[in-house]
This record gives sequence, C-alpha cells and structure tokens, in this order.
Amino acid sequence: MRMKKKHFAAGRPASGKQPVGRGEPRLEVSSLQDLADIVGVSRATVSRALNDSALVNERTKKEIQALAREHNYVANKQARDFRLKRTRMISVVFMLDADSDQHPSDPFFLEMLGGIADGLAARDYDLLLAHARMSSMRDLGNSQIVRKAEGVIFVGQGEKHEVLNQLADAGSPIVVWGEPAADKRYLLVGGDNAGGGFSAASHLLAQGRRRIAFFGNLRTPENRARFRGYEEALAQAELRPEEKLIVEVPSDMRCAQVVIENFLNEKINMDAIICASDVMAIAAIAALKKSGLSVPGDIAVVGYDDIQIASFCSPSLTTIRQSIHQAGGVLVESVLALIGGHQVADTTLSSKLIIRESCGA
Amino acid sequence: MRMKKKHFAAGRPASGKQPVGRGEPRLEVSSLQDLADIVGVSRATVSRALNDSALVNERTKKEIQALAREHNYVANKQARDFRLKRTRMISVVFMLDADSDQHPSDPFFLEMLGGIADGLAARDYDLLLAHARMSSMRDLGNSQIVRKAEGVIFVGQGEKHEVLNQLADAGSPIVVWGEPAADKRYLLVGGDNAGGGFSAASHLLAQGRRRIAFFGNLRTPENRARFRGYEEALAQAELRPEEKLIVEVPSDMRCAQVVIENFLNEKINMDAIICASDVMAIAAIAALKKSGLSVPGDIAVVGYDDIQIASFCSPSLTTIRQSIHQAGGVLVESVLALIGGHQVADTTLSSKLIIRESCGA
DNA sequence: GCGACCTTTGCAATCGATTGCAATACAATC
DNA sequence: GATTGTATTGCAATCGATTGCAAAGGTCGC
Repeated sequence: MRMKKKHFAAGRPASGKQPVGRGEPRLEVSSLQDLADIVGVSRATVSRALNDSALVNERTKKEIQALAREHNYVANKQARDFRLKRTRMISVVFMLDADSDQHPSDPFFLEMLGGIADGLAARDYDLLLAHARMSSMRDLGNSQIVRKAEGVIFVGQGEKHEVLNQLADAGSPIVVWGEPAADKRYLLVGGDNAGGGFSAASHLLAQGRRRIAFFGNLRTPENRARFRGYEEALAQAELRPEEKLIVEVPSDMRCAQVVIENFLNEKINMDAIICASDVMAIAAIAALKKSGLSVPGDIAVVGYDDIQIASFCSPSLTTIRQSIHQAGGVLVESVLALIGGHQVADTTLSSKLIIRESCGA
Repeated sequence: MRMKKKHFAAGRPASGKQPVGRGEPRLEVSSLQDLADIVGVSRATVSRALNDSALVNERTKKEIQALAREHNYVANKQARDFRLKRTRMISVVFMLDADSDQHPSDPFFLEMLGGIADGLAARDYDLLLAHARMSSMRDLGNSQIVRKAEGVIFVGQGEKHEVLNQLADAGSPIVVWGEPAADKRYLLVGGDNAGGGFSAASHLLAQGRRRIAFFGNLRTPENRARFRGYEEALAQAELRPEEKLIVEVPSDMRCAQVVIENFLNEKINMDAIICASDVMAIAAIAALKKSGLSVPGDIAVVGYDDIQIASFCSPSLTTIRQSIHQAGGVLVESVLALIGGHQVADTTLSSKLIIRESCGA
C-alpha cells in the first residue's frame, strides 16, 4: 500500500470560516475538499466513502468515515440536492373557502398537518408550509410552492377545482385531500363524505328528528358530498331537504357566528342541525344557546371531523370522525409515489359516526 | 449597434425536457443559458438584465426581460440560492412539554403559525416546519432544521432552556417565544406572563374567590412566570398558594383530562382554577361538570391564550389574551434582524384579561 | 489620428457536492 | 516477463446561477 495521509495538509488556502462559538474547539470542516485534504485523498473518494460506495476500499472507507465523524463533517445538503436535482421538500397548502385573508383556524388543519409532518419525517422529507393566497394557475405553477418542492399536498379543494386540474395537467406531482368532483384529473385522497353525511342524518332521523338543517359552504366538493349523503338519508325516510334549512355558512368561525345568528333570527322551524365542521357546530351551539334554545333538547347538533376539543365541549359533540392522522400518512405516500413515477390510485378513508350522549341525540 | 439576436439559435444541444402537458405550446426555457441562446447574448448579460443591473444597456435589458416573460422563464431558485449561499427559509419548531410523541394539538400553535407565516411571506421567506423530536444540542445543531434554514423560530421553550442557550452560543440565529429564564443567552419574544397570571388571579380574587388552584406544567419558564404573577396577586390579598392546589397538569389535552379527573377525585376544597392554557381550561371545565360541580357557580375557571374557540365554549371562557398574530410578526422581524447581523433586543408583548360573563366570574 | 475614458458585453471562476471515465497499482495467468 | 483482469483512486465535467475582470466598441478632446 502506498504512502498516504498527509494529515492536516496545508495545500489549500483555508476555506470556510473560523470555528464559531465555544462549542467544540475543532477545525471547521466545511466542505468535502477540506475533509479530503485532511484525509489525504481526493474529493471523489471522500464523497464515495460517505455514500458507502462499493468503489472504495473498505479500509479507506472506514478511515474516512471515522475522520468525518471526528471532525463533525456534515454534507452541505443544499449543494447535494442541487447536484442531484432534488429538494426533498413537499409543500403543504391549506385551501380555504375563498381568497379571503383568513387563516386556517380550524384545529382540523393542525391535526392534518401533524399527520403529514409525521409521514414526511418518516421518509426524510421536509415540509414547506405554503402561505397560499393565489388563485390562478399561472401564480401557482410558477410560484416557489410548486417549483421549490418536489410535490405539493393540498388540503381541501376549496373552490379551486379547475386550478388543481390545470396543475395536474401540467405534470406537477400533486395530491389533494378532498372529494372526487366532476372531471377531476388530479390524484385524490379523501374521507367518505357522502357516507358521513348519511350517517349523521340517519342518526338524527333515528332520534325522531325530522326537520334537519344543513350548515356549510356547498361550493366545495366535500360539503356537497356530505350534503348528498344527508339528502339520501332523508330520502330513505321519505323526506326531502327543505330549501330554508340549507344554509350557506362560511368555515371561518367568526363569520359563521354572524351568519348563524342571522339565520336563527328568522325562527325557522327545525329540530336538528348537521354542520360541515366541528368548529361550525361549536359556533352553532353557542348561537343556539344564546337565542334561548336548548341543545339537544330543542335542537340536536352534529359536527364533522371529531377534532380533539369536540369531546370536551359542552354539550360534547356528536360528530363524524375522519382518520385525520392516517390521512396525512396516505397523502404523503401518495405524493411520493407520484414523484417516483408510479401508478397511484385515489384513496377513500372511512368515516365513523361518534355519538356523544349530551348533544347530538 | 451591432447585429445580434440569432433567435432560437441551435448552437447548444437542447437542454431541458420537452414542453410538458398542454399548458402552453412554447419552447421550454429551463436555464439562463437557454434564454441567452434565444436572445443571442451571454448568460452573464441575461443574469444581469434580470437582476436589473446597471451594467446592462437599457434597450438590451428591456428586450431580455420581455423575452424572459414571453418564454415564461423563472430562475432556478435552488441554483441561485446555492450560489448566493442562502436559502430564504426559516424553520419553525414547536416545543412541547416533553419528548413525547404527542403532536401540537393546541389551536394556539395554529394561530401562532399563521402569524409567523404571514410575517415570513411579507419578507419573501419560506417556512420550513420542523418535525422536532430532538433533545440534545448535537442533534439540533447538525440537523437540517438548523442547517437548511437561515434561522430558527422556537415556539415555547419547553424544558429545553439549556439546548437553546447552546444553540445561541454556537452562533445560530434563533429566536424563541417564551419567558426570560435564568442565564438566558438567546433572543426572546414573549407575552407578559407574570402580568397575565397576576390579572387572572386578581380577577378571581375580586370576585371573592379565595381558594384558587393553579393548573400547569411548572417546568416551563412561561408557566412559572404565570405562577409567580398568581402568587403575587395572592400575596397582595394576604393569601399564599396552597400546596395542594398547585397541580402539575400536562399540556396534552387527553393526558390533562386524566390528571384533572384524578385531582378532582381528591375533593380538595377550592373555588377557582387558573389554567396554563385554554385547552386545559376546557378540559378542566368538562371534568368539573362531569364530577357534578357547576362552573362558575361552584368553581370559576380562567384560561390562557384566548384561542378563537374559547369564546364559543360553554360556559364561554374568561382568559388572558396574548397578541398571537402580532407575536408571529415580531418573531419574524427579530430573527431576520439577527440574520442581518443587527443588534436585537428582547420583546415583551402585552397580555390582556378577557372577561366573559358566563364562566370565570 | 491617437490616447483616454466610458459603456456594454463576454469569459471563466465559483459555490459544494456527484459521477463517468481514465489512470494507476497490483495480482493472476500464461 | 508480457498480458489480462480487477480493485482503487483521481481528474474533470456538471448542475444553474452570480460576478470579478478583461476586452470590445464607441465617443470625445486635443
């Protein structure tokens, strides 16, 4: 074996900064070249050794790896990803009702985010949270949200079905949490919205409720599907939804409150409400109580999502549970499969009626 | 002026992929070189033109910019950031109670996230959401959380005060949302926790409550400060906290529920509770009701944070409002100033008692 | 007409990694 | 000992931008 290793060779002018702080009094090793100089081999060999390539002699490899550890060398991920033309990042976009300035305030989003974060962490991807206030395809397609990440997860379709179609057509790897809509051309993961709506309504009908209102923004595919389930349950009981009991309630809690109070002022006859989300249900219950109605005495309320807080509210909320955390994992697997060029099919996760004695029954 | 522009020059073998999808039937322009070939100038000139450098002739500049727009050219941010040694990303880490596997489920985090996202968007930075499950400095300092971003925002100190100190010592630009603790060496933004605790307790004392419990994890600096405020208010009323009424309640809602129910089973005499967060307060109220106590009849409850849902709960929650959204902006400004190498001082935002008739009074 | 000067442009190095290909050393074979 | 083969290693190009410096072209004054 030939002579090697001129440890701490001084050939190259010191690249990199001085050691920072009082952390560890070692030489700062900031690039492959630095480490190569120390070991006494070329960058190429160091790179191969650290990537555990079979092209490097076992002994050399061990040696390089040991020195790398000792000198606390960590590859520059930015350079690496640049070279490999990847970013290992996935953008997450929360689609809200409209292009308002509202922020997601529904804990549902936080739970979903947690699920997605876990899924990405398991696959060693980073999560880029998009501050999404874009409407047109042009904005989205060229935005960093799409360009900087390898793929995008949209939570909810909002009213942007067509934009999503265009993005998918353009070849961007995107996955959407939502409900199949007419002419959908993007990959979709969703809950069983029609089933959920059906369960909710059936449950109320079984309690003897007959005049059941539906609260929600019907311009989103998810809510429309829940509404269809509700309609169907009513139909099975030989009832039809009453026009006046279908209320366009926005998702934002504060807006919802106003709308609901106005609605209640009309004193329309009803005995139950199905809400498109738990937060909406909570707002509704507050409004009902405020106007002197008892829940569930006068009016039963069923929510949607089963956010954690729902079980603690008073009266605690009967609701439709979605497997939110699991959903995050499925969304991640789907988008990564798409990126990997695999065939991926839509997924529908089950929804489950959670009956809590005090409220929806 | 000399002849130029061999539009669509075929000199270089076509780099880049074919046009994707049916979006727009134009030539795919994927690099500066491509655009340079089209315009008929060098990369350097194109780069300068797009960055509006004074070194480029006005006419040429306009021309290049027009062609860039026409061909839908957007610079590769990854390459650009790599060259410029920057990432334009800030990591956000939520510090939970312990190293448990719990996820942030407190809507407080979502509201804070919204504020931070807005602040970052305004400064054209991206938000990297960290899936933080690290404890030691070594993990954190070498992790992508710190290395990939230009700075880090920690929401809450959890029980990681020392780790934060080490990170700051190592020169990482970090900002922490929390409360000054002994020997703190990192930049801090926080609410007036002592003041908040004081207001909460004073309010209850003014209502004639005398046996006031304190619920929260006292290992975090924020909660300790709130506790100090509570103590002080009691002292002014010539009272002292009772050992038995100081309860170590975890922040996670489900854990909290168990702990609180166990505590209530001891039937310790009390007439009010101050909770370290609104979700904890909501869990407490649920537990109180379950055990047959009335709120606020038997026991008044005060929360902390004023999360949106707090005002809708029943009874609606008296609480201490923190300017969460504003806090996000301040955190962002602080970390960016730090990155810019400026002197930055800690910030304390005001806290405000929000009295809601039905619960805490 | 020549040098000084300014404006505009291009050449080529650079950031920190990966990787195809060439080169070297050494062992095995005839 | 020459030849072939195999195991290691290094050279240099590459990813897509930015930028210091050199060079080209033009204007101006004397």
